[in-house]
Amino acid sequence: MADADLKTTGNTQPSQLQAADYEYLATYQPSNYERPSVTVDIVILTVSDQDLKVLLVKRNVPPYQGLWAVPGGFVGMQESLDKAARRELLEETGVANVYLEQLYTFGEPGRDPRTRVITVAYFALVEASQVKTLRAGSDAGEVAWWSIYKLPELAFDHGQILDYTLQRLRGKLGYSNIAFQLLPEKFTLTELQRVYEVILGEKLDKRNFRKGLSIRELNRSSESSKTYMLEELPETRPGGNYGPTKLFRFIDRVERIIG
Amino acid sequence: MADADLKTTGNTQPSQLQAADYEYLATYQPSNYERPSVTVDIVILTVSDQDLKVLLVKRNVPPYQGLWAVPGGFVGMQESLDKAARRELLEETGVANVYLEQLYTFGEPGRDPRTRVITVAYFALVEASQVKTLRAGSDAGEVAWWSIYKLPELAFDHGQILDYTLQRLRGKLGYSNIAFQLLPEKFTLTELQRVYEVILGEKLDKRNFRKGLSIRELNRSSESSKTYMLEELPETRPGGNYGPTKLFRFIDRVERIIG
DNA sequence: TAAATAGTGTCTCTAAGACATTATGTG
DNA sequence: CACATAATGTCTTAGAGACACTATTTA
Repeated sequence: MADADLKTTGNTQPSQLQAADYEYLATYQPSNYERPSVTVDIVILTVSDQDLKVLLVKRNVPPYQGLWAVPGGFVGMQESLDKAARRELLEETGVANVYLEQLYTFGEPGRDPRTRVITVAYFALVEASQVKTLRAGSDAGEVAWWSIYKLPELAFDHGQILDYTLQRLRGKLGYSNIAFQLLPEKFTLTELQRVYEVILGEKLDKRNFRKGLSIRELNRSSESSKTYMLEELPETRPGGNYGPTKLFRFIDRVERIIG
Repeated sequence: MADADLKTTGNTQPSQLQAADYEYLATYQPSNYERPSVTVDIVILTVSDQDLKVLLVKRNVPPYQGLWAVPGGFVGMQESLDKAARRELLEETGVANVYLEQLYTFGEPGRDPRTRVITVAYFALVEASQVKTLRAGSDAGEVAWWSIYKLPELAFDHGQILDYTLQRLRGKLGYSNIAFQLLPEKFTLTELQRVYEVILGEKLDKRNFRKGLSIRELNRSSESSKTYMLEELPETRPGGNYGPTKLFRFIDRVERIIG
């Protein structure tokens, strides 16, 4: 299980099948009951231009032709859900090794007018500069980043999927380090604050925001027992119309390399 | 969407299909690609005997014959996921109108040795006294409540599903009123505290626990502006080996009647 | 020298956690 | 009268939020 949010402790798959199972399986034939189609849809988010953006594709085939949709595709018969999500993500954006989390499974009959389609929705957080190319799938025309606060008309129940994504993301901001998935390796505290602000949709107080961060400062006599979230770097970034700004690094980036 | 945790604000299904869509749909034939089976599994939890219990069924057919499993079943082609979950819940326990929440979707190839099965896991919180009869499905023998802390050997990846359920439940205890789903209409503060304790797996301090509750007390001069969580009732329950104890009621039980 | 942004500390209020005694009813 | 449980308040500490000025650079 590669999902970032799913940390199990004990109990995994039982060690072995039993003798009776092997006899049974040798003669098992899948029944011919009608089955739904299963897809994954990926809400790909990034922060750029001081806004929270989502990658959408414009449908060039019915249904909902001309409307925008979250990229997605069918789950292969030998492919895990996480793998399918990563494959779609790679196909659309060319990025791998980014934060990916299963969001929710949407399965109302009628959500796709063609046939029964159950979709397992994921969301991915990518750093804007990692995305090299945007490629449209076969049933899509344009691909573009849209502000999640100013969306076009969306196909299927994708509006609901985006609503829920934002809800989940806001919730996790408070008790996780998820924001770092949207930043490059080195960043300023102002950039970090911007990420929080565009996700929460509100301005934050600069001093209070910085108080909440636990920072290992440079030249601070090494009391290395404490566990810090951020590390001050010796480098600075030349300012634009003002002075140089300190750069920081997230200390524990393990969450980034998942799946 | 009937899920308790999914509150969407704006964006729903687009108002109407377009003319082109109707033309397309008139000629649409579902493809014959192989499809996975989709099931729902329901983790049914209750608190009794000062323990957190989960309803399990003993499999009397392969695979994993003789092991215990979370009840579940196939999703009907015209049935929403939530409906399928409620149907299974009703079949096993005879209860309806209880708290139900989608947990996670498990879809590793090989999690079911027969064929590809993707399962949408739900969890339900039921009050012990509501459950009248326990009925086993066709592929199950016994049905029983097990302590989630002392489980038998489990079939499929159901150990993982239970791990994740407990993780989610513990998380939600902190920021929601979910515990009330496990209690009858009227209860004592000690009973409420027991629910928290068996879910968290630790003893809590009685005075601190009660401080955290916002209670509308009897005979407290009506400052009705505030919004309370609990209401003190004029009734008391005769004590066992001790004095009578005050009864309380959860004020906003709307969450109970979902789906 | 005006405009833009970086960087920094204090005070107040609230929430969380540690902690012990008295009262009541039953056997 | 021994036992089991109900009910109740204070103190300390930590975190959240409100709030304003100085320094630096460029145009």
